[in-house]
Amino acid sequence: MGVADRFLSNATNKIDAKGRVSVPSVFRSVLARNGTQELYAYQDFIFPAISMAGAEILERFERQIATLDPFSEEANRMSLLVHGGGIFMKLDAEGRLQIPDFVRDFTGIADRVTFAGRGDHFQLWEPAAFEEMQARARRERMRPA
Amino acid sequence: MGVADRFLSNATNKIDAKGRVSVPSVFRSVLARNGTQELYAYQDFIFPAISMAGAEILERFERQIATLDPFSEEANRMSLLVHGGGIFMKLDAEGRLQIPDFVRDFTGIADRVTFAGRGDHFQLWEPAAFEEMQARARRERMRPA
DNA sequence: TGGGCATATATGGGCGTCAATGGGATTGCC
DNA sequence: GGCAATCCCATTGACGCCCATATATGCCCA
Repeated sequence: MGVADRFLSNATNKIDAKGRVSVPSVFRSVLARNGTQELYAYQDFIFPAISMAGAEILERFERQIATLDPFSEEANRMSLLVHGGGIFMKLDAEGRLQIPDFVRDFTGIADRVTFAGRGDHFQLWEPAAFEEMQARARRERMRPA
Repeated sequence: MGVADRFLSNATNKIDAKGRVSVPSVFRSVLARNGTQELYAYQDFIFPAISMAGAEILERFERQIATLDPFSEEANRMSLLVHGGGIFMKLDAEGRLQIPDFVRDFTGIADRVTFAGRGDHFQLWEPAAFEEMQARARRERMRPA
């Protein structure tokens, strides 16, 4: 993976009257370079954010689930999140995406979206929540484990 | 690493009307010698300064993250800082870089930037903050821990 | 050693291109 | 038929790319 092939930095864009937001062009470039057509979106396991990536990440999750006892609670929980909580999305010709209600509900996003790079994927945050979480991460970073 | 291959000394340059600053040529020489094309910038973990270096440092961070459980809070916090809070920047033909808003917010930089060498990387400071921090470092240098 | 010239550095600004956004028109679906 | 999603086009502001200029720096030679 080249250096420019990861999702890096963050940017905040406006949701228009029709419920669309532009995905930052830096991120769109990465998607194009990876040949990603369809985006898989799911509720993040840790943060109040929506994570997005190409479909390969879904396959990764499925492999992980496959390593578990299929009748275990763990496997069921995981599948519920990954399959039940995930959705495919695609960009329009201008590189925008529609923000569905479940995204607003889960993240608190209202009229602006912060796109945050996470290396192999990126996330959609409510701007203030992102700020706050980042500040907290900085504070807690060096705590003893 | 030869002696001339590290970032040494400091210099203060002006931000122009378009929000650009020249990177001191001593630093640009080091970058050229190391073959660094793309710069990775992140909010320093200790000081109110932006640290910049080649992409190796990002890879170092990522290796560190990779040692953690990918679903742990620790790993996610770290990635939020390293990926979400970092950015690739590149110099224009004249060796200048654009100062984005997050740099101003984090450092207090307004119209002038102090570039401070730190050996394997360099930093962007608000001039007065740098002075003060350096004075303090000098005072406290030999204090018992 | 000092003056003067050559060059590089820091800075300023024009201009074209692209990204982000807004909005009309058309299509598909309930 | 009405609502919403999609397609298409327009606008504006930011950014990248280019060239210009002044000042500082080093260099050469007397």
